[in-house]
Amino acid sequence: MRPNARAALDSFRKPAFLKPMRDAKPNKERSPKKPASAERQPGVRRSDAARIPGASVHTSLASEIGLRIVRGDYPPGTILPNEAKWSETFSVSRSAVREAIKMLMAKSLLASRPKIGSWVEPKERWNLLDRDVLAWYATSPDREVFLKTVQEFRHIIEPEASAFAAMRRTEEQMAEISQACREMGEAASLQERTRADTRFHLAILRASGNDLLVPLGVLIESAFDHLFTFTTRAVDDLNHVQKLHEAIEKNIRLQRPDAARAAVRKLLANTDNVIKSR
Amino acid sequence: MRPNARAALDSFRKPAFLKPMRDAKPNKERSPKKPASAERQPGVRRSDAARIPGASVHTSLASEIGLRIVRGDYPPGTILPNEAKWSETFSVSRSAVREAIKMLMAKSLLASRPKIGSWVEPKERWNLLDRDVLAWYATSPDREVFLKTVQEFRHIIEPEASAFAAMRRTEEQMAEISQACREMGEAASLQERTRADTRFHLAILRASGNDLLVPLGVLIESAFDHLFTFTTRAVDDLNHVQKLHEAIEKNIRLQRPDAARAAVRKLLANTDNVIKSR
DNA sequence: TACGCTCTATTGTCAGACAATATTGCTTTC
DNA sequence: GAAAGCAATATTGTCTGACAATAGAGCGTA
Repeated sequence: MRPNARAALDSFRKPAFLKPMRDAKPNKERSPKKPASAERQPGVRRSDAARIPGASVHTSLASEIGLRIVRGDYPPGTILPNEAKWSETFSVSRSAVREAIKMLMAKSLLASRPKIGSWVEPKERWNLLDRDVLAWYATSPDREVFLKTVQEFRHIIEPEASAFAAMRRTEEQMAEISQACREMGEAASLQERTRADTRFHLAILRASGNDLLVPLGVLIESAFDHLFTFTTRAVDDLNHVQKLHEAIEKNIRLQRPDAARAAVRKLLANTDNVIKSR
Repeated sequence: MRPNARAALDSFRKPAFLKPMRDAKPNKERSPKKPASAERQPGVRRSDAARIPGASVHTSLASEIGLRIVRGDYPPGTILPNEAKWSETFSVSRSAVREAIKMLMAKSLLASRPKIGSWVEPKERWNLLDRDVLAWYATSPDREVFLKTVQEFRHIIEPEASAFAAMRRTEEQMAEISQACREMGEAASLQERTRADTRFHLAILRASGNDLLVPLGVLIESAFDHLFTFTTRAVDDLNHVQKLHEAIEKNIRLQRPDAARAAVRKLLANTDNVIKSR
């Protein structure tokens, strides 16, 4: 990687891509020990928000462009800057740009044709249930709406998933569910608790016996990530929530689909209240 | 593209990638008018199954590798052949291979690290709700199971989506739904009818007012694609199905969520029977 | 006006080089 | 002999520069 590529990727996070760029043309003498961050000009704001320290250039680039698209910088139908332009803007090679674009094409955010360029696909084609796209989508102007949408979706999915789990879970899957439930109760920190909570719900999806429900786990993960902000929960509330989870666990264990469904509905109603009361 | 690249892509469809390859090293004189298909050795079976005539090399490659992974040729955890190997196997450049792999990484089928290589991700991480992955998945050994899974999923999603649509549809969205319903009735061919049918269900998802439901349309499309085989339907059955659709349309129009939900359930039950009776 | 030609901008594909990385096995040391 | 550090090595990551294929745009001609 050219020494200042990552830096450029950072500094251009917010101010759009139109900014003039010093050092646009190749540095012939590949400088040995990157003084990149040292020689960054002071005026450029260095955003740490979407910084991905260990990530490769094309991955970072894909995140950057993907975020811009989802955010609405380039509305559907817009022709994006061409590959050479991106390459110049971020001081990365065209190959890196292409690999980034290929990733976005795989998520149906983009499509392209020779001589035309790359354009943003209509929103309906976006694969919103993709982990990355969802993450970009979640950074939208107001999280409130996003959270509401995800929560509504959970109401559709999770009760039925639990009912199926009650009917079809194997002993192994049951053990996973039970363990996650137990670990929720025993968790020392709230973060640890949230992780166990996530595992609990994902395990139920897996136990539902429908392969297509499993990928929806990303939604739950995303929901918990953003619900984590609503961290101000009283202890007795936590106890109550734990009881609700245990009720679900019990009804799946006893193979009572209807009761399991009802128990999940109760839990979701509780979560609704937590969100609403904010 | 090297003249015989596409041909190699084809001929290697089934026989795995271990086969010896003539013409592995670059042809210096870029031959002007590809005699590719002419000089293909007779023994190699040329599969037309997953042939994508207009597609680019990296897209075809991604389909080929993706299909193999989903099909189970490389179980999760397996380290794939390295980039150079793929490149040699299919007589394409390493860049093309990389772009293909990047696309599969974007779908969470793969991950990679330097010095290790690329490996197949655990199945739970696969984005099964992705259009391509779903298509590959649908070519699995027995379609029966796939169809059953999708149909079950529709039972979870569509009744609720319709209920929401009944509550929140705009006039424009209603018009879309009604038009699709009408065109179903007036369709001349069965294919035309199926297309209208698909549009009908997708329009309902859009009208539900929940952005996350829209991407699930790929499932419906896929279901109809594969249901299309069950094409032996009597005329009076078609009439009955049309009535069921009209009931849905009516209840959404009259903004009756519960009735809309019930109407969808009825339609799905009918579809269940069609599938079962095969 | 309609058709067809050329021009040209953009993605698609190729080739070859070097960098970064982390496993593997070797070597050293205790 | 075991543990720790070190070097060798295989693989992906990145860059560069070239040419091919494609299809829109503009022009000229019938």
